[in-house]
Amino acid sequence: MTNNNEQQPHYKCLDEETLFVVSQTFKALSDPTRIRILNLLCSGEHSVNNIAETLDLSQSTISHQLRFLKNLRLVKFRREGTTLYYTKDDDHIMNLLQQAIEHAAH
Amino acid sequence: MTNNNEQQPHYKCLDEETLFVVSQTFKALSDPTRIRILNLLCSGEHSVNNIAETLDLSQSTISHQLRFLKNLRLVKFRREGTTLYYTKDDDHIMNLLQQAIEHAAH
DNA sequence: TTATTATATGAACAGATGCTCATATATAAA
DNA sequence: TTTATATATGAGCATCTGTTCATATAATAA
Repeated sequence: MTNNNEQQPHYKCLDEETLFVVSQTFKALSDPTRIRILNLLCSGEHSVNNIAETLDLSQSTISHQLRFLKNLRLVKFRREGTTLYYTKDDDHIMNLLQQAIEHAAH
Repeated sequence: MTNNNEQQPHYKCLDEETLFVVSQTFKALSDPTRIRILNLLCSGEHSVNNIAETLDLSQSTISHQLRFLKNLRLVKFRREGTTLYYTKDDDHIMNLLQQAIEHAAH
């Protein structure tokens, strides 16, 4: 499983845009509230109020953070009446998050 | 390679410590300067001044950020006279970074 | 010792961040 | 229309963050 071969690829300078996208992506994953939201959305779709109740946080806080995550296209939603059901929208980034969670849990 | 099967595992609440470690880890990867430093260190060991010159940043800025990264055990160093050579110290997190970089570069 | 080179560190400051509060908007029901 | 429910949004504020500047420390050479 583990590869201990030393690989030292040549240094490749990161262009401005890549740097921006990568830093923004990790910034999204660097806040406990957003991590909890994304982790919850890994179990399926949830309404805003459902997320707020499950995580014991205010509706406003959740709504603000969902906007943040939606702008980065990490989540999306569908409407049903007045209720918005949010789901994850980037399996690759969600996979990074789960990797980090498993890594942190030793 | 890609698995499109819908997997909706049961929601597992994250404990305080895991949440802290994960958020701190991603915070380390959320700053352009730290990303550039870590990406450079993927190509092997570099002295503080070498990093500063390569990335066109001040010695103080690099030193501050290296301390940050060292506290999180993402980098380590060896001494040779007055020169400190820094290298990466967490292949798993470095792998996450490279995944994100490749993902961002489409 | 003194001088030089390499790195670390603390203070200060501007800018970013995340929460709360109050309020606005949107959909649906009565 | 009015009312109720669900969500979004802007302002304000306390805290955090990343850089710069000046200076301190450490190892080495003269």
